[in-house]
Amino acid sequence: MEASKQKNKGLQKIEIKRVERKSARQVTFSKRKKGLFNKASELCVLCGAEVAIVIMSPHKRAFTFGHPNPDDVLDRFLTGVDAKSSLAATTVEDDEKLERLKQEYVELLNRLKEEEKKRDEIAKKRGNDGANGVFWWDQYSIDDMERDELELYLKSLEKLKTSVKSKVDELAAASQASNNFVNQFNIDNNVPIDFGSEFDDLCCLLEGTNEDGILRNLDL
Amino acid sequence: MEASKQKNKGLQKIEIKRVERKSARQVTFSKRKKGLFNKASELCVLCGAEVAIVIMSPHKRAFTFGHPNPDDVLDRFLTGVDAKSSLAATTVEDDEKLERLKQEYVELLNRLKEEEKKRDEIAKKRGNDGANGVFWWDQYSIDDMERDELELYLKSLEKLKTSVKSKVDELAAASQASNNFVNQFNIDNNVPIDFGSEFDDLCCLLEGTNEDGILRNLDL
DNA sequence: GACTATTTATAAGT
DNA sequence: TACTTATAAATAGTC
Repeated sequence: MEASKQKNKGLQKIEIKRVERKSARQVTFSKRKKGLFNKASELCVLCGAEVAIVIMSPHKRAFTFGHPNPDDVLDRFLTGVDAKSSLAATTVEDDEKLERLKQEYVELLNRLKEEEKKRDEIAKKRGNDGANGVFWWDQYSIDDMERDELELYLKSLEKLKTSVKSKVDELAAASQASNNFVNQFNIDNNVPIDFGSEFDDLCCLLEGTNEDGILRNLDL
Repeated sequence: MEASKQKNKGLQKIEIKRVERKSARQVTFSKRKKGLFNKASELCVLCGAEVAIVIMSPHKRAFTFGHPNPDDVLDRFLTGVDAKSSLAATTVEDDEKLERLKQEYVELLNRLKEEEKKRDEIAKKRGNDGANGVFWWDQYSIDDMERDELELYLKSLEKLKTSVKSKVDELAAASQASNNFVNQFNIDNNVPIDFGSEFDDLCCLLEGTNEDGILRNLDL
C-alpha cells in the first residue's frame, strides 16, 4: 500500500535503431504494424484519401493495407490513371444559390424526419413491425441485443436513403431550372461523373419506394 | 503572468469521421500524412522491415513513401509475390480490419442512439406538432434558436451519413476479401434479406454523394 | 508554421 | 498473446 504503487516503468524512450532482441523486434513489429494500419485507416476516413501500404516483414512476409483496397490504389498509382482536372471556380451567384438550397434542404430533412417519426408511431401502434407480421429477425435466432443493434443500424440506413432521395429530387428539380447547377456539385471532382445518369441510377434504385417502405425488406 | 498562462485548448478528442471543413481537412491530411510516413520510417528502422505507402489525396494527388524506396517494394510485392496473391497476404490484416470495423460499428451505434435521443428531445420541445400534418416550420419563420437546433441536427445527420458511407465501403472491401461481415454478429447467413445487395444499393446511392457529390452543400 | 493541452500510441513488465 | 501502466509521441484547435 505504500508508495511503491507503480507496477512497471511505463513507456520508455527508445532510439530509432534496429531492435536487437529478436522477440522484442517481433513484438514491436506487430504493434507498430497495427498502429500504422490504424493511422492509415484514420487518414482515409478523416480526409477522404485512399491509401495502400505494403509491408515486407524481415522474414519476407507481406502484409498489406488498402482503402478502399490495396490493389485498386496500387493499380491506379502504377498505371498513373489519375489526372486531375480542375473546374471553374464558383461564382458569387452560385454561392447564394447554394445557400438557398441548403436552407431548403434543412427544411426538407426535418419534414422527412417528422414523417418518419409519425410512421414509426403508427407502426408501433400496430404492435407489430409489419402488415404481414413477420420479419427476418423474428425467424432466426438472434439474441435481443444484437437484434436491437441491427434494428437501429437498419433504421439509420433507411433514414439515410430517405434523405438522399429527397436530396436527389431537389437537385433534379434545381438542375432542371438551371443548367449550370450541376457544376456547383462537381467542384474539385476529377471524376467525369455523368450526373444525369447518376439521377437515373438513383431513380431506378429508389423505384417503388415511398414513405411506407423506402426499403421493403427493411420495413420497420 | 498568472495562472492564466494557457494559450489554447490543446488537443481535442475527435471522432474518426470525415473532416467537413475543407481547410481543416487539408491541414489534417498534411499533418497525418507526415505522421504516417514517420511511423512507417520508424517501423523500417526498428524492425528491418520494408514498407511502401501510396496515398491518393482527395484531389487525386499521389504521395509515396518507401524504404528502401517505393518502387522496389512495390515491384517485389507485385511481381515476386504475384499481384493476385495479395489476397493471401492480407489474411491477418483482414481480421484486424474487421476488428476495427466492429469497433467502429459499436461507436456508430452509440452515435445513432444519441442522435435519436437528440431528435426526440427536439421533437418534444416542439410539442405535438406534426399530428395533423402541419409542422412548425410551415407556420413560423426560423428564428435563431431553431436554426441552431437544425444545424445541430444537420450535423448529426451528416455525421451519420459519413459514418454509414465509410462503414459500407469497408464492409464491401472486407467482405470481398474475407468472410462475410455479418457473421461477426452471429447472424444466420440464410436470412431472406439480401444484405449484400442492400450494401450495393447503398454504395451506389452514396456514390458521389460524399466529398464532391450530392450532399456537398451540407458542408457546414 | 509554431504552440500547447491533451489524446493516442506504445515500451516494458506481467 | 493479451493486458497493464507510465510515458513518449502525435496532433486538434488556435494564432
